[in-house]
Amino acid sequence: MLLDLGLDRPPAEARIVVAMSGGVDSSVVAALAARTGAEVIGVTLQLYDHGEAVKRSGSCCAGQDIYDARSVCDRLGIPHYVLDYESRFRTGVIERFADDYAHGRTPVPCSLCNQGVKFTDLIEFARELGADCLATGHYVRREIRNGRTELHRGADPARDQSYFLYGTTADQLGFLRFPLGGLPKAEVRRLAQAEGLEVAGKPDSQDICFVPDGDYAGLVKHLRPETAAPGEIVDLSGQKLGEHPGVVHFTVGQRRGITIGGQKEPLYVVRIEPEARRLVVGPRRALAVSEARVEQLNWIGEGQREVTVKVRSLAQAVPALLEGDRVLFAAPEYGVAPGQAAVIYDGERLLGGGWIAETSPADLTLATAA
RNA sequence: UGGGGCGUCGCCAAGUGGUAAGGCACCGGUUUUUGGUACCGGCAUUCGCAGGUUCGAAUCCUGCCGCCCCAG
Repeated sequence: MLLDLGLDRPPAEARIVVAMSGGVDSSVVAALAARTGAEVIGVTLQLYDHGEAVKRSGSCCAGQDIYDARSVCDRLGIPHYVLDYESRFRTGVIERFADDYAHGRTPVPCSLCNQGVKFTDLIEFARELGADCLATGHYVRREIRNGRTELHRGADPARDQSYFLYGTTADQLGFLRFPLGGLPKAEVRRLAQAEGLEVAGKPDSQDICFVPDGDYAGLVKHLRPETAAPGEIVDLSGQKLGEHPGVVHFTVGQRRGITIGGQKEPLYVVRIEPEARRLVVGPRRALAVSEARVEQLNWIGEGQREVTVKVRSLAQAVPALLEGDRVLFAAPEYGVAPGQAAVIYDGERLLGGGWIAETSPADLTLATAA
């Protein structure tokens, strides 16, 4: 497979920076870029350095993964830089992750990381290196249509990562390249093998990369002890049903962990009131939301108003009407959690998105709690 | 210490002679570069305890224990 990154210069004169996590995807990007004859520079961000996290398969950007990225670069005969971004990752991603829980929100750290550390700081670094572009292993497509640069979902629906990249600005998009966006994952692994990359069989990353052993609550508790303070669980009318071990363990729409039995139907977290350390729970129908207000909207579309919106990474994009900073769902949407991203599409094309700040219940007769 | 009612998995609850439904909770798995959701699977050899009747009892009988209500 021969890569065409659509650069202004012929490959032989171009300089390409590749963001390398140490995983299969970005390694393949580096290999494909190197084949074009361009000058390729691999860059890996060191984002954190927990003793345990780095041994986990599925982590990225620390310890073993940095070593893997370096090995790939050695094999490809390209230079490899490691940037120490631990400090800015801590303030830009981890601290905000903890803050969100402290405020009863449910964060999307992957989006924060992409927007900040990767697409702001790393792009700046690549530009300083005089690069023509920054290539990454994300499964999204950059398409030129009618002279416009658009961002589309990855061709492999099971791998599409556009949800986490909604914050990409037009300026960033001009500089970014996503060579894997049109490929299925299986093909990427085949390419890795064909290139003889030792990471070809490495497991996919998953979960929150900076959380050792998946215990995100443990990390948040450490940073924001108040999130581990016990409190009341109340129903929609304010009646106490039980107690919870700390708001950090819950998110809007969550069912498990409430530990209240004897009900006719399951209880879900409807609302989190961190200042009162209170959890408001109710039946599934109380989760129905008719609209959401978003903050810090990023927009790379035109004037589209009839759109589809994803309120969580694995959700279906559902029809909605865009009105300023409000998303009006065509049909009630369930489990819309403040802190998550509302990501806006026009078919396959990503138009932008924002953080969900607040939601309006679809069934007002249920929202009676004080 | 008169009368009435009840005691089935952590919770709610079916089952009144034929060999323990279901829901909630919990646990496990699947899915997944966020948290969740959803889906699939698991979860009482035993029915407050002890006897008895019966081929056979959670279901009938006796006693005891515990809880609730009414009346004193």
